Amino acid sequence: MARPRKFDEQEAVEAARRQFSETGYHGTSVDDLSRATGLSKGSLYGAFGDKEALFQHVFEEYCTSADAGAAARLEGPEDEALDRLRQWLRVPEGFDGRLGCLLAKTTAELAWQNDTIANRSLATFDTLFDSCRQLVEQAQRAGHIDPAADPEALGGLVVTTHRGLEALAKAGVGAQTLNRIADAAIDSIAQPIP
Amino acid sequence: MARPRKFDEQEAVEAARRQFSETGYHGTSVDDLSRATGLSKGSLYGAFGDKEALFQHVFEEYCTSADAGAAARLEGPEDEALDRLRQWLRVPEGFDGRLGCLLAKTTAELAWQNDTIANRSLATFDTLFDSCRQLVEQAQRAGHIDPAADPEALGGLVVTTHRGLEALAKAGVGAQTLNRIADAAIDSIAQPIP
DNA sequence: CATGGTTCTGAACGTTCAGTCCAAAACTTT
DNA sequence: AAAGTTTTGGACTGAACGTTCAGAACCATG
Repeated sequence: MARPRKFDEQEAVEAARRQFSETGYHGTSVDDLSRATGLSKGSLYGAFGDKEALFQHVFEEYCTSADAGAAARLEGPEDEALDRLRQWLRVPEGFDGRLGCLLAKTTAELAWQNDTIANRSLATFDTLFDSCRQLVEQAQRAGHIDPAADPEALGGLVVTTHRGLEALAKAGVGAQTLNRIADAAIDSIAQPIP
Repeated sequence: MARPRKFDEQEAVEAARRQFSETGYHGTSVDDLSRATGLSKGSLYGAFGDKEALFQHVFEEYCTSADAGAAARLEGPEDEALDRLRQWLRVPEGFDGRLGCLLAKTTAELAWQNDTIANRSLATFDTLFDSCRQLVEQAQRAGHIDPAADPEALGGLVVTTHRGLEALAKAGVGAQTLNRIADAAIDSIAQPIP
C-alpha cells in the first residue's frame, strides 16, 4: 500500500551515535548527520524529528544498553565477580580511547544545561553504582574482598575508577597505562591472599 | 600617547573561562563571550584574536594553574602526604560540581579533533601523574602506604579517581556520595594501622 | 588647545546553521 | 498497468554565527 523505507532505522541511529560521539551535540551539524547516516535532511526529519529529538533517541538507546551491560555483568559464579570487575575496567590492547563513551561526552557537554539529559545520565550512574555494589558483595562472599568493607563505597569507587579511566583515555593516555591503573584499582580493594 | 585599555585583561580571561566552562567551546557564541566579559566583539578580537585563540589562551592558563596546584601539593611534611591526597579528592560540602573543571570538559569535547588541545591536556595529566606518584612515595616513607606498592600505579590510580569524581560530579552526583568514595579510595590504598 | 596614536563600539558582511517544503521517484496493492 | 501512498533529495528560508571595519572616544604629548 505504500513505499517502504529504503534505510534501516537502527543503522541510521548507530551512524548518528558515532557522529555525536566524535563531534558532540553542538559540534555536529544536521548536514554532518545527513552525511554520516546517508540520509537526506528530509528523511532525517521525517524519521526522527529535529536534531535534539534525534540526539535524545541516540542517547536514550546508549544509556539503555549501558544499563543492560551492567545487569549482564552480575551473571556468573561469585568467585569470578572480582574478575568481572577487573575485566570491566580493563581495555583492549590496541584501543584508541579518544573516540570514547557517549555518556561521558554528553554529561560533560550538556548535563549542566539540560535537565532531561542530566536525569537520564544520573539514572544510568545509579544503575552502575548498584551493579558494582552487588559485584562487590559477591566478591565478599567469595572471600576476595574484606567482608567488613562497605560494599556501597567500594562499588562507587569502582564506578569512579571506570569513569576516570574513560576521561584519561579521551585525553590520549595509552592502553598499557590504563590497564596498569585498572589492575592497581582492583588489587587495592582486594583482600590479600591469606 | 594613546587611549588606555578600559578593561582588565585578566578579568576578561576569567569571565571567558567561566563561560567556556559552562557552555563549552562549540556551545559558546562570541556574543555570549561578549556578554560574559562585558567587552564588545571588536575589543575581544582586538585583544585576543579570534574565538579559537581566546579559547587556547583560556585553556593554557587553566592548565598552567593546574600544573602549579600539582606542584604546590608536594609541599609539606611527609606524614601529611596522604592527607593532602585525601584533601585533593574531597570536595566542599555545598559544592555543585555540575559547573566543573575546564580540563575535563575540554578534553571530552575537543581532544579527539584538536591535536593542540590534546597535547596540552596530556601534558597536564603527566604533571598530575608525577605529582601524585611523589605524594605516594612521601606517604610510603611516612609509613602510611605499603612500601612494597608501586608508587607509579598508585599515583595514577589517585589521578584516575580524581577524574572519575569530576565526571560523577558533572552528572549531578551529590557531594556526600563523592566524599564517601574519595575516602574509600584513600583508605583502600593506605596501609592498615599496625 | 590641537595633534597623533590607540582603543572602543556597534553596525554590517558573508557564511553556516536548523528546519521547511515540494516535485519527482519508488514501491505496494488492486 | 494504474492508482495511491510514502520516501527522497535538494533547493529554500530566516536566524544565528564568526569576523571585519569605519568612525567615535579617549589619553598623552607638544
